Amino acid sequence: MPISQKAQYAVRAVFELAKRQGAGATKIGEIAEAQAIPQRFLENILNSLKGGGFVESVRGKDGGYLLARPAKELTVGAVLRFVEGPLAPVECMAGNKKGSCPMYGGCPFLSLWARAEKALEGVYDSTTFYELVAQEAEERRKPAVDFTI
Amino acid sequence: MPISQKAQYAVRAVFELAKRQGAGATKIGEIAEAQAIPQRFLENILNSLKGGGFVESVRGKDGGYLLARPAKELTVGAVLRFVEGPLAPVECMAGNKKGSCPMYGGCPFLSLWARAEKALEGVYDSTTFYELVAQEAEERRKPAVDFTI
DNA sequence: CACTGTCTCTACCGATTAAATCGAGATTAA
DNA sequence: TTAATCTCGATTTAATCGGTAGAGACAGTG
Repeated sequence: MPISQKAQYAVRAVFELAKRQGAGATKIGEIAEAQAIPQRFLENILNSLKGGGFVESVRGKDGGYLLARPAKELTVGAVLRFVEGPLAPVECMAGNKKGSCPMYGGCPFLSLWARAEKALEGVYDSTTFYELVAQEAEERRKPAVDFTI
Repeated sequence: MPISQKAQYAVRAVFELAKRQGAGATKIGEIAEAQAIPQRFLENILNSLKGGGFVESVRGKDGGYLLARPAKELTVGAVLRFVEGPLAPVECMAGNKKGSCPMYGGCPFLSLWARAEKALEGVYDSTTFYELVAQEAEERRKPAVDFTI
């Protein structure tokens, strides 16, 4: 049920680029190190993100990656959807394979899944990378909050 | 990212038992047929649910399964958690493997994941099987709503 | 008791997916 | 030309998912 490692790497990479926006291209290696992502794997991910219009690349020496859009216009939801597909909590809600469910037509859970999806979307689509960067800068000023129970 | 098939089978099975609560034990075969679940697989699931205290079993002839508690006290969230583990959107939030994350201590996404988890919990923990059964009965009276886009 | 229908338990299997790696190539700056 | 960098597809490896199998335990019936 959780978000895949790959998707987390993707958002972390975009986050890192957001932090460095305006400072020229960032090499894959730097992103990999800063965010603790296997470099070879990150190559694939960034390349795919480029196809999605999230990042741009510069080749050759002094090359690297840049955010393709202002961080204020980039939501976590958009990135997650791009790498993971719909934010649907169950397969049968995922558009492409509707009708695959034997319960289709009278599924008593449909509206529940729909509510869950809306709840998730509400969180992810309302969070921009700009906010995340700002929030991190803020938290660096103050003592970290411990979320342990 | 979606909820596993197994977990969906589990909630469907519990739902079926909720519908039949008060009518004696229901055989695995009947549940399997009513909810379109592979019977052999359902055996495992129900047995596991028994261990979790969600259902009770009666062996021998005229045996079967019963809901262990009133449907009003059984939430979808409780069942999902039992079969799938924590409702956490990412591994590193899942209690058991905290500290496995290389970002631990200063992860800029922690509060985001926490909000996502809360949102999901809000939906799943507030929905009881009693409501689902009632809702289905209601919808059977009226024409089905088509969620297709 | 023997029989039958039911749940119980543990192991197993095949396919798919996730995560990561690799290698050879293309591009650019110096 | 050389070195640094992205590009792209293929490959590997390991885990997980969905499902199956079979022997056994238990309870009621005649």
